[in-house]
Amino acid sequence: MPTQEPKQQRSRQRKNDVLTAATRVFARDGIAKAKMADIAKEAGIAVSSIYDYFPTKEALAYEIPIQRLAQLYAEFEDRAAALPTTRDRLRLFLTMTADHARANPDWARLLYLEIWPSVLIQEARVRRSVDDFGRIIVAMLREGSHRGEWSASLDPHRTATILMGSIAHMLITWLLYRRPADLEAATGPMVEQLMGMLEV
Amino acid sequence: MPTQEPKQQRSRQRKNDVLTAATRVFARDGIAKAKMADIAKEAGIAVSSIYDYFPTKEALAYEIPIQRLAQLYAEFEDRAAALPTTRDRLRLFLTMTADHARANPDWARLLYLEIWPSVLIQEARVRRSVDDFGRIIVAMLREGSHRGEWSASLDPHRTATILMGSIAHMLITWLLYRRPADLEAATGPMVEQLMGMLEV
DNA sequence: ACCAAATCCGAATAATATTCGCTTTTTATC
DNA sequence: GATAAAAAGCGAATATTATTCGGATTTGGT
Repeated sequence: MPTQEPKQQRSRQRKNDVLTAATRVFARDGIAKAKMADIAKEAGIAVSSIYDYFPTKEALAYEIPIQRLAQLYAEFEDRAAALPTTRDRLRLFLTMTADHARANPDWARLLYLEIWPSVLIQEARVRRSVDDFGRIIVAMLREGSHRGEWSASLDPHRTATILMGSIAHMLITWLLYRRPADLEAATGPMVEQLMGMLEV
Repeated sequence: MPTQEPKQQRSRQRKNDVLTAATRVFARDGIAKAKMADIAKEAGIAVSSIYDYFPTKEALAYEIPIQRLAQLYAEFEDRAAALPTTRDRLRLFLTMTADHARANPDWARLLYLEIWPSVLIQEARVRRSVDDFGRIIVAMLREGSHRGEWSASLDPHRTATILMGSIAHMLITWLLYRRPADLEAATGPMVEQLMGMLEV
């Protein structure tokens, strides 16, 4: 039985243990192939105990990106507040997205290779997390047009598709093939080339 | 037991029936959730007969994009031969990719939402099919630089990432949300905006 | 028409997610 | 600090499905 609010201290800890173990196992084997038994072993608890926290294997998998994406968005809001132009904020968002994936490759594998593409998922919360990504970019594109930082004739949805798709594809390629070998070094030029598209 | 070459006439037909049924079921339920029983029923044969043609459920799933991608590439080569500039050929490739997905949404769901992102897959043939997509674009970008159709300083891999990622993301959004509502109408402007990036 | 190979199928088998019922631990209350 | 209710934990069923097996049926070549 999944609980809404953890009642015991122990619970919060265990739930986290399970999420950590699950991230590793899912990233290694993929959601479909991953075995609950492996996750339980890695978390050091009984298989059936996992079901005290998550109703199904999928729900467990989907919980993972939700938390970190929220954390990424929050951190972005924090750092963006100090930046003067929309252009700077947009640049920051794209860069942070790439850095976040590089720093958490297991999590990124799960998100970009398994969950993001198939948001078929009914799970409204995952869907929301992912959609927020687009909303944040579209909002910045509109703001920049409005402030005259780039042409007002730029279609924000189309442009957002290009920005998100390009970054996501770069990350997918890196996750699958580790190319470019130095993702950190490659992110800057990629972002610059994309920002170049916004010139008036 | 999967056969290399179909020995009986009936076999080819049945194999096709299975692939057609599987495409529908996989697109509807996703590979992981799809049941072999559903595919068998839809194809009008016994479950165990599927295994006479495909060794596993995954192998069956992966066979689907391989065939049509090959067909797409072949058709592109045909039509590209008549075009004078690399720019035209590149434009054609991107447009054909989008049109092909629009015309075969079940197939596209399978490819873009399930298979493409997780080419983790050992299946060398699927991987090759998908990688070819990138190779074709990179080759054209190089050719265009060489012919002076756009700046030689453009990094072909980075630019290919942008082109592929943008188109793929547009298709994913369409497959998931049917937005843009009129994909055919949206493809032209998207391709033009991307081609605009290639200006010297 | 007949034989060997290919195809086909129903009935096991096996792997795993999920559920169940009971035990142990925690927390709140006195 | 003793105790009872609630929460958390677990091993052993259960259920669902992919996959395998053995033998019956059909096909294609002669």
